Amino acid sequence: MENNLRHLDSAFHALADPTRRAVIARLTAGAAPVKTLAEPFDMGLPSFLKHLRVLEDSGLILTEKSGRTRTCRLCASRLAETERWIANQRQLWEDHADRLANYIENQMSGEDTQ
Amino acid sequence: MENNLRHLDSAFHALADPTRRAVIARLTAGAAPVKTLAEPFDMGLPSFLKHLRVLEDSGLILTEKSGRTRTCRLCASRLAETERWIANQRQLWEDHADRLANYIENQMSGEDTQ
DNA sequence: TCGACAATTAGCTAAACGTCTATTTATGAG
DNA sequence: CTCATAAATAGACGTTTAGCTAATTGTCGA
Repeated sequence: MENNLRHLDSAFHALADPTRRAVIARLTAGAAPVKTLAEPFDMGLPSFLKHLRVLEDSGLILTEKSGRTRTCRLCASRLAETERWIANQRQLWEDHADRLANYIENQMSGEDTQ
Repeated sequence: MENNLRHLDSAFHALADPTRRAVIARLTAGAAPVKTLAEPFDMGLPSFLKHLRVLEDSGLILTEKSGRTRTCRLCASRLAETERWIANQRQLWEDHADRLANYIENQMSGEDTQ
């Protein structure tokens, strides 16, 4: 198991911004250069670059510079890792809810026979 | 479909902190009062209460005050909603990757017959 | 070579965040 | 009634964030 704590901190932080989530959503349709990604947003390029940096630091995207353009692509494995943390908590919660339901059911049938 | 944007903003932001994730993890084992939840953390109660407030504002937990104790419990549906956003992006990305693979395969078999 | 263009850096500001201490409110128990 | 306890509020303080403008770097194409 990796040192997930830092990963999760930065991944969740990266996802907590609508601009950055929109970039993720755009990248599901394939890699794109910075300028194309920045186009839809009413924001200066330096500001947008900071968002990209946050995404890259979180590992949710990978970028590669070729010539004067930088191409960005999604890193599905980091996305999956983040999803898995939530899924895991939900599973734990469901297990608990199941045990609780069983316990209550047993208590009630016990009362019937008392 | 609800107004998910604000939800996602605040849910992801809430999850981007190790203390708050630890609270979520603890609550998968069942509801608990504030004092019990705060116990493991090396932090003043007012600071901890701010974390709880962030979690509650995000909808990831629900709280209810009875007498002088406030009981906190997980809200699995909001957790699920957040997970679903990530799962959805991953799905879109996989669909794209599949189409791309098919395209490449078709191109290559086309070249064979040329 | 020179100009246009993609990206980057530097540095400023306002707001939000996470922590603290001190104080206050509300309630349960003796 | 009074006191201990659970929670909450107020407010200060340093750090990080998200945006901006201005200036710079590096590369492509005519």
